[in-house]
Amino acid sequence: MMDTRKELDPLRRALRSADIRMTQQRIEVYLEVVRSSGHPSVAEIFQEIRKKLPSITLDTVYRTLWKLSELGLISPLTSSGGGVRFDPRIEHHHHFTCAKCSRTFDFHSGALDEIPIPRAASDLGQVWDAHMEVRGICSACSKKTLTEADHSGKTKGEKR
Amino acid sequence: MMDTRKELDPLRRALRSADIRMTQQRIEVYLEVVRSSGHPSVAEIFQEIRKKLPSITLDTVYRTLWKLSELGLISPLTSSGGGVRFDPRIEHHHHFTCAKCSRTFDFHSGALDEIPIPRAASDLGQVWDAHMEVRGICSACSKKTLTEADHSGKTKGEKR
DNA sequence: ATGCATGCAAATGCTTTGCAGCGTG
DNA sequence: CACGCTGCAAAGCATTTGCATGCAT
Repeated sequence: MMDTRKELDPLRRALRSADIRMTQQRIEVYLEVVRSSGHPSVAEIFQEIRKKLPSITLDTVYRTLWKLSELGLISPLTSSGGGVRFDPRIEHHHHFTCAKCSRTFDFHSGALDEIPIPRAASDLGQVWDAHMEVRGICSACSKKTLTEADHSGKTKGEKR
Repeated sequence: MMDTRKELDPLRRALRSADIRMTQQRIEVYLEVVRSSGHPSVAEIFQEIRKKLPSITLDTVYRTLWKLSELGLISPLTSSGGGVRFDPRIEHHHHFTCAKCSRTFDFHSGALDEIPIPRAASDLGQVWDAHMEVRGICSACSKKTLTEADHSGKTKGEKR
């Protein structure tokens, strides 16, 4: 079963150089994450792929996701909040993570993309990529806190 | 029970401004993470605190860690690899995470520390802090791969 | 006093693992 | 044709939740 879509070239290259087989499942998992706009959870990826490949199981999805991560094709997202999420890693982008609701938003910055990798980092190993990770409180949570303060006079946390 | 150690000032300030009580448990969890050198797991934190406060339970440690995260005193680490880990967030430092063994190493860089937060990020919410996240293969894993290649002619993965 | 926070214990998910059969290279 | 990969099912942990009691304010 030979899939020749150009879209699969990065996957093909990575699998070949690691001497790993190219299966239908790996193709679909790869496409699902790479095409995704947000940061899909494992369950979301699983459900979506099932439409194309009904026989696939959750454990295969996990195995595949970690494998693709090891190969550098995708990357697990900054944690917290019920289960891993994955990032397509298609192009340079950075993250803003809310300390209250723990959602992660992407943002772009030409200035950041130009920054060279510090020597201190490359001394630790072979560098594949780098991005900035910003923490704070997202707009939605800021508003919510203010609103609650109006009602009760107190600041309350969210569900996590 | 009033603890007046200066070391606790940041905790005291944060709890007070959020109108949250200062308990023995919160003090110990805070100290344990802030004093830690590496990136302690929840289990490690728990076991350590038990020495000082034998009655504490794991669920309290979890609740406390998330609370301290919401307050910005500590932060959950970039995911992957059996359970959350926490970072003291004491001073500016950056992360190198290995895609194979998923360990995270700290590094410092004056150049990176001086970079201003991009507008694109501050537009998303209130920014507390930022750091660079580098991904790649750590030296140990690089060597391991080479060694295995010598023996078998193949590249093999690690446990995760 | 007045609730918020903790302990306790059980429930809930998320993630992994062992194995036999299937499909890729 | 051999061996890696998947599907299946069950085990293993990490993390959370409901409640009654204790403690900080």
